[in-house]
Amino acid sequence: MRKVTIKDIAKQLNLSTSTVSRALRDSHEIGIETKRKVLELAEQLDYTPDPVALSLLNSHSNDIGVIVPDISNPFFAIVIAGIEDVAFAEGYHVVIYQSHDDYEREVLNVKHIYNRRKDGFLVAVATNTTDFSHFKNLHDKGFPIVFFDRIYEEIDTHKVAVDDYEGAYNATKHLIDQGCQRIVHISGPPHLLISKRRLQGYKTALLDHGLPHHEEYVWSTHFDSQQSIEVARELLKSAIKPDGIFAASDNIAIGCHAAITEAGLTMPKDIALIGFSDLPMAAMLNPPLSSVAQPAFEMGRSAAELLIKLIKKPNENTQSVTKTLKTNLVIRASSLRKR
Amino acid sequence: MRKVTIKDIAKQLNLSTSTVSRALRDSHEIGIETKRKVLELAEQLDYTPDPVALSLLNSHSNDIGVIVPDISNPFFAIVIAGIEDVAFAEGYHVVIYQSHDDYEREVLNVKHIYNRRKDGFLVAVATNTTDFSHFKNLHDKGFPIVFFDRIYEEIDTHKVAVDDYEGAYNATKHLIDQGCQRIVHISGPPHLLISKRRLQGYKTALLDHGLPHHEEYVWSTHFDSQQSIEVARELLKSAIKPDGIFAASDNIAIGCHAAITEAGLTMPKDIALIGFSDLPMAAMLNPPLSSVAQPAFEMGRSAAELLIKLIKKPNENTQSVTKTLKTNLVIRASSLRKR
DNA sequence: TTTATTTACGCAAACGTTTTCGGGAACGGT
DNA sequence: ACCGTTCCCGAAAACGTTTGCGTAAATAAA
Repeated sequence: MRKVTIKDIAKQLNLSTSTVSRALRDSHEIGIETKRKVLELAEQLDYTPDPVALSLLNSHSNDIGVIVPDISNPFFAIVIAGIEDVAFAEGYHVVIYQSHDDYEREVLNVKHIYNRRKDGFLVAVATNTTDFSHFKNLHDKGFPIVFFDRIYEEIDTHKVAVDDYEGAYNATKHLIDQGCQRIVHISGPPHLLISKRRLQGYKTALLDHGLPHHEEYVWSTHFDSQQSIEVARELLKSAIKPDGIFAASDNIAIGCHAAITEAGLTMPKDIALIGFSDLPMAAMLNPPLSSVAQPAFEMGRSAAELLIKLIKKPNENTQSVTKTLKTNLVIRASSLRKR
Repeated sequence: MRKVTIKDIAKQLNLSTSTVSRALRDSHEIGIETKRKVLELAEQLDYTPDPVALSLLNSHSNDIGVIVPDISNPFFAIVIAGIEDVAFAEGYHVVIYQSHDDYEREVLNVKHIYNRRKDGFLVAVATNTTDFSHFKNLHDKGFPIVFFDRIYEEIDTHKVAVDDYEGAYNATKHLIDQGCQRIVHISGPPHLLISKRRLQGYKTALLDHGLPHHEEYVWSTHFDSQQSIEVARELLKSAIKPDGIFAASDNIAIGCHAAITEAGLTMPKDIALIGFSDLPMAAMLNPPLSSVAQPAFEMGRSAAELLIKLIKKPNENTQSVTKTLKTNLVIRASSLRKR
């Protein structure tokens, strides 16, 4: 049972494929009666144009790609939901790629996207990517790319991120307001731009409020709770004895949360804890986790809108825009000492 | 800067495209010297065959699809990781589709998969799908399909699931062993096969151990923590006063966990709680959550292996197999009263 | 009636490959 | 010198679609 093609319709109606094609696209140079017959038969045979043939012909696919490190990270899952929201409405299908934070996989993903004639892609770059030529080459050819969250600044295209600096500043200030004196920051991978900016917000907040900044107060781990619980255990065993922790992500915060509980300490009395992103999970913890909320869904929407604009009119508005979204401090029991 | 094609190579070498094509595939009917020149130039020009053209020609794409309700559910994210693991090794690329538990979206996804000439797909069906003809039609055409987790029994193809009945039985028995008398089951959407089987395991365990089964002890909700926290609040306000809860998923259990804490009750003393799946999150809660572990990664691997077998040799082994994976009871503080 | 214009359709090329068929040249055997 | 192989390679069709161009018939303008 093969798929029905335009040829089948042509044959049955004693027409040429060109006529059928034109009739289906409602061309003015086709007789009204012929059109009717074609449309009718197409309907009856449940004809749908072959997207692969169209791809070959037009060099596009109506697919857009999105590369994220890991879909199991709820933050990215929500961003993708936002992307799908606008892409779907615009008639695009979004194809999800995981880099698993691995450079090689990311390169493979980019090649797949290009070879399969996707119309463009959105990407949050992998942790260990240091060579960006796979992006640069495509961008130089005019291929539409939008960076989000984990952005790379050196390529002149649209970017969407949150104000990491401000979010981190506010989180740290909040901890200071709660009377914390020894505030530790557990950062993500150090070379990531978002890590740097959050670290900077943390440092500046300390200095602005007359607290000293010790290098030993800055720890670092990956963005997942499995690994961060180990780091948190180390931290609690160390001589630092923090009374406040600002974690660079909710997953890291969740690891801290577990380690603190495990150590028999209580939040917020012994340690005030705050995370970053405000994942749905945060409110479910015991005690509920404070966090810097990121508009993840909105980030996805914005990024997709920019990409689609880039695809549809590549020539106008050649100015690339960098959209910075605002964060929102959500205070819950894990950090709230005073009222 | 167009992509380099076989024609470009042919032109530069004064050869026909057929010769170049054959040279690249190392055909024996091409002169050794010609081969060398072609390979060399192809290397130099960084030639890669166009997958779209190949798709059109061969009616396949080396892509396999996977349809899940929601990638933000860590269970599915892990299954997908398992799928990618074997698919990648076999040279397939996996394209992820989300149905968002919506029938219409699922139908659209299936169409996309078929139209784009994917080689086959794996699917965990959407909650509100009651009409399965979009699967049936394709299966009748010989299109490779494998069901996993949320399977549909009426179609004669490979299926991979866990022993839900046994897992539920063991969880319930464990609660009974801990001295629980009023054990409530919070089920997923009732018409889902996995919901039915888990419910059945729960019931049978009660009866086998001389506990009465009350219909009012069975509650139901969606498979996400947002909605289940509401249900759990209702439950705790009701007259039932459960001393044990078996939740049909970890997400549901997490909702219960939050609601129980919120109500000022403690686990496992007031209520012993156990979930299903043993998501990474379970161990991070306070107190840590007991759960029936599912081999999610292995489920993905098995399903992918079966699908690829189906794709590569559609004719041999026409017997469809149903693979049932074993669960594993993981007991943590949320349910452990005795030692 | 002749000429110009419109109407309605078909032919063929193009997108990038693979593959069937065929054929010229060189070579071996008689 | 002739025939049968073997070795290399090219022409063309096929996958499904769109579109520029050509053209016959019908209609309008002269």
